[in-house]
Amino acid sequence: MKEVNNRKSQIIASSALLFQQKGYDACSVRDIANELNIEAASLYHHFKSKEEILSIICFEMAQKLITALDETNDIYFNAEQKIRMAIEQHVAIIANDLSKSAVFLLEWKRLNEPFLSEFKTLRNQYENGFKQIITDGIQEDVFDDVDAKFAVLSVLSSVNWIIEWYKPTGKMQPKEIAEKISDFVLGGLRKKLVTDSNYKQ
Amino acid sequence: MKEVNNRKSQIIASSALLFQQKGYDACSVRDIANELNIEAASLYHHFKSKEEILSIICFEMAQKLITALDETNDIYFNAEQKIRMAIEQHVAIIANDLSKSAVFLLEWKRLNEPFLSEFKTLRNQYENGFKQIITDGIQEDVFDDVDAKFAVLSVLSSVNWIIEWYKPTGKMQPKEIAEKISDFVLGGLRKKLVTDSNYKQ
DNA sequence: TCATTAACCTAACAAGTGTTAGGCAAATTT
DNA sequence: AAATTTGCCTAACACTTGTTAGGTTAATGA
Repeated sequence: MKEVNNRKSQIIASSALLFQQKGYDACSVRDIANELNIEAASLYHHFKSKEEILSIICFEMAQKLITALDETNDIYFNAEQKIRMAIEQHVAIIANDLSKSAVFLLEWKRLNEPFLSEFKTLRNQYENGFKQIITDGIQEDVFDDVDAKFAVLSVLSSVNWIIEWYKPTGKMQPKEIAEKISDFVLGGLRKKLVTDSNYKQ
Repeated sequence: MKEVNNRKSQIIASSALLFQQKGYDACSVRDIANELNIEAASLYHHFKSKEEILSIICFEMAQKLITALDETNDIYFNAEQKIRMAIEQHVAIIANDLSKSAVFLLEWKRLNEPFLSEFKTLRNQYENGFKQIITDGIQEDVFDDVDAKFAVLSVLSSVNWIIEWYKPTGKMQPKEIAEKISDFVLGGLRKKLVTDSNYKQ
């Protein structure tokens, strides 16, 4: 019933931007306050610590990704379709909020316990979901017999890397980016025929 | 003629380890000094700032990678061989010093000008070298007509990601890791025959 | 109208930051 | 034997850090 607390999300958005730009540790609560034209102490009316802001950003993004992956698993049955859809969703979520994504991907390490362990659990949950799709694909003989762990890491590192170069004003839109990445990684995943001219032994 | 300054490299090694563990900003010069059982001020006999230590680590790694890529380009002629060799070298260099590599890959953002621009230049140089190999491969019709920029980012993000999970004590050794990654990305790169059963138009 | 809540303020805190100045002792070089 | 270099020290600096206590003001709800 509780509607979106606007001031809170404003602070979180500004924090995410600054955490992305300067890094969590190099960004002071006074930096954040300054961005919002308030005093540093005023932030503590909304949050009980700087780390809480970081944790909210990290867990919010993690939750979004996990939810999207669950939905994908519910809708599609074919492993290739699942991978395509999962990548598309992942790219869309990241492209939708680059700052928060960058914080989620890079600054989560600054979390302390118990946040840290909890975050790692969610992260593993998501990675395992991805891995499962690939494992299924191999089982169904749709994918080549690649090392599933490797494949997941390659796929995820590729899609996550877009935070380093994606610009919303650029020519390439999320959907197109996702397609290109899918094409590329599916090339590495798909069952290859031995008659393929360049196929090595 | 100047031999390796041992104390200096000790300090750099300790710094790299701590920068990796805590992050550059969260790691104080007193943390570094403590690790070496000396006082913080003593570090300034060897370096003129904390940032100098960071820059040495970043540039040393960048230089190693660039040199290795140059050598690869000198030795091999075939695009596929080049990619395989480049990946192998890259993985070997990273695996050889995980701490410095992690700092090189993640903490370079904390550099200030003029270091920052200089670093970015080296980074682009390396990426372009990689990209050139792929472009050549496409031209020679060895590789599929993929987006070279995308391919490079996928390849490099995959190999760089190993700093997150590689353990020297683990079963998989650098050479094997490089092979697996090569197999995977070359699957995405190789020219595919249209007779390939799963090939989607 | 009164009470409550939301949003902010000033002032201060203890602790930690990178860095400098100047000095001392041992090892190395001349 | 003298001079220099190397490696470290103590002490201090000006500044920044996250956070707390306690108070004010305006909006909201009863």
